Amino acid sequence: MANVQLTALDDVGTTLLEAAGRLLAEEGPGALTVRRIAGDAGMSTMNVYSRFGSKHGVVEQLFLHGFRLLAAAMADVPHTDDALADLRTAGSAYRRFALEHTTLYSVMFDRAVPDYQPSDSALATGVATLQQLAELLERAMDAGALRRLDPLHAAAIVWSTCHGVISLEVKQAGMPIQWDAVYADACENVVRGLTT
Amino acid sequence: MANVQLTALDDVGTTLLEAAGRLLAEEGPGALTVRRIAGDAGMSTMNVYSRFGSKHGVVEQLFLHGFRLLAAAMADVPHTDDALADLRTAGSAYRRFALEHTTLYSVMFDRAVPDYQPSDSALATGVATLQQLAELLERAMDAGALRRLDPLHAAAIVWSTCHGVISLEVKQAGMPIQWDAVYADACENVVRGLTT
DNA sequence: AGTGTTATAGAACATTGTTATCTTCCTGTT
DNA sequence: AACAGGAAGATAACAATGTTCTATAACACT
Repeated sequence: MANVQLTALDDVGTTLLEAAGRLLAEEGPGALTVRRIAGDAGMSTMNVYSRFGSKHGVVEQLFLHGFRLLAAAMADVPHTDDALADLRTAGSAYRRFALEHTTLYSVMFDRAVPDYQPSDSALATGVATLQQLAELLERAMDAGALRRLDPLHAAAIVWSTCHGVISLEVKQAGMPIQWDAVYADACENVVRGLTT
Repeated sequence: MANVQLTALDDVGTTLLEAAGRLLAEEGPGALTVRRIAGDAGMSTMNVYSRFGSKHGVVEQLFLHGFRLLAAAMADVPHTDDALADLRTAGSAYRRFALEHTTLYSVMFDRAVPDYQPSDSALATGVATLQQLAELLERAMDAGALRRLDPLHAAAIVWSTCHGVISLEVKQAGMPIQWDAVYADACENVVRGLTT
């Protein structure tokens, strides 16, 4: 458990992670077993333990990978003069990310893998993403587009709203709801709420 | 699997359900094993299968029980002349329910029990609760307090917002966020968004 | 009373995460 | 070149899980 090398992964490690990611995306968290990960990667289960210490170690790497992807998606949002438009673009990007990686998203936010709880450092990565959003909002405040508020507080409001719609959309599928429109309206409510 | 009697439960069934509920509430979904449920109830595992067909059957009963509790909490919200105040009261009641029954709440909305997916009829119960909220909103529209909208659509917006805050609050615990205030602001945003 | 059905307990089975054992191969020294 | 030492990995073993099987006990009905 101590000398598990997490930063620099060799081929074996990346192959395992790719297999785990594919498994999670295509068959869901239930298919994410150590034997299947190793089997799909063409090696024995021991590699999982030598590389990642445990199954949780693999899941944590997926968790972190998810936040890296999300951060990249948010970083891709352009910075124009219209801060509110940028905010809306970020909202769309967030939803696109969630719907393109639904199972990964639920690992990140809904604890979809039983008994896995992100470590403190992994949670810190999540906070960093929240702060990324907070900076976007602070810029909008500086530009006078949003009313002045604690940026982290505002970010929590925005994030919660976006997450709420997506979470229900994904999980309570089959409801007679137009989730596109719900998301758009919910985002609009937030923007309006943060302006006046 | 066929003749599983779910409507009228005998003493054995209720004892099992109580044990399962206690287990879920006090030790979380990870402790919810068939052996522990039966053991805590002082009987053998077979009773779980004769009464509920499977572990999922037990979880589904907890799921339904949760929605009954939630529906009762929502039904307790008084109907005054001030429809908006009623709506805010409902929002507080919803959050109180979620925080008082966090693990049950995550079974209902976050699939906290691995591989459990509510049946169609169980999902219908969830939709019924949503419709309960939709009626509250429609009354507010009739009273002129909210602008006219598809009530189910409006209910989805409200629900998503409330759920989003609670979901992040419960799961990403330890963040430097004042969730009380975030919830209040998010609710206020929704109310404002639905009025103008 | 006796018989057939049901209910229950306890053992057995497949699958999970994890650990231990044993083989294998590579590296470094004489 | 030959051999020891150690690291790596495959296989098997272990504990715990959901589920099923089996045998026994209890009950209902004629």
